[in-house]
Amino acid sequence: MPTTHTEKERSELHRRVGERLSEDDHRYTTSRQRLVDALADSTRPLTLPDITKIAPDLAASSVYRNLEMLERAGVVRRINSGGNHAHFELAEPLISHHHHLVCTDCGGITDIHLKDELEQTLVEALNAIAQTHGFKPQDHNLDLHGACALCNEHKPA
Amino acid sequence: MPTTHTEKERSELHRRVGERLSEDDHRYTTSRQRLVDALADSTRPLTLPDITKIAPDLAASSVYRNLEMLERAGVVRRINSGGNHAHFELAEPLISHHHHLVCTDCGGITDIHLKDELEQTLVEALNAIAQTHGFKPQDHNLDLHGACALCNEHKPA
DNA sequence: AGTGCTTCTGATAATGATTATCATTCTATA
DNA sequence: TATAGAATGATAATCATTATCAGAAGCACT
Repeated sequence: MPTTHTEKERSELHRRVGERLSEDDHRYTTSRQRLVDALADSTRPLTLPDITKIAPDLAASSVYRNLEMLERAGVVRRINSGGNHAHFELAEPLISHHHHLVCTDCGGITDIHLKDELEQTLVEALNAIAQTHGFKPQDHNLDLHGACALCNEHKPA
Repeated sequence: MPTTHTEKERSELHRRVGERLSEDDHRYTTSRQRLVDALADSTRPLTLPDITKIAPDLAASSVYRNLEMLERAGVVRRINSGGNHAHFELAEPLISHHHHLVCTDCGGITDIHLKDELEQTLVEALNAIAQTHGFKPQDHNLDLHGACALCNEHKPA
């Protein structure tokens, strides 16, 4: 469980999510907790098939419905970086800010972190640009596209 | 025609694309030239409906097929950042490197540019990170998500 | 300007991830 | 423990994108 390590952190996570949901009159059911656990247990964003593999008894339709609800509640972030399936991860206030290595071959995603100083410079620059466009910034998204180590091996050409 | 301004630049663009396609035994047909023109005429990435509006006589199936072929040829870049439709723009060697403002409300995309110095710092940092993962970097992708000026007006809440 | 060969095109059907529907089951609270 | 609001799972519907296929160009060579 890389993103949230200790048991204390995990239950704190659930407490926060539960609180958030109850504000919208949503219940933090076992299915939803398991969904959040699956996302928290992973170092990388998961697809629907990933989730089904982890929790085969959860109905796909329910998983999609719950992911959508959790996204609206600001608990989950959806990532559409190509591939057949969308990827899902816990949203920013719940996990640390990071970026992604996206494999253009297999569609896999790996989390990466920028140095704080660079990150901050970047955010300031983006906000300045946004302002000149009358654009109200929410968050940003930085992907490095390329070939992951595994795909490099398979296709040494 | 913002991205490629003068007639000279435009014909140079077509020359380059045509050359690229002939390397793969593909013809640079009128339909394909019109596709490239549509993309070059726009300041922002276009969706299939956008293209259909510009050139209503091009069959959707052909447009998709040609966009896919042009993408494989390195002429077009596909962007999957949300919204129902994928967005398409000319690929990097043909237009200047830039990033995007993505409206989470209407799905619209606007091109933005980072200062050269910051851009370079960013690229170096990303390459360094990639190396530690055995990841072979190709290009990167930076989006600022938020609400565009138009959507801010419509929803002043 | 005709033949053969390959590539393009457009219409249409197929695919497949995601969403909507709906009847049923659960849960919190009275 | 009755009830009203939510949640679930099975299923069907949606809809952007892809695949298919028959006919139309385009090119090379004669």
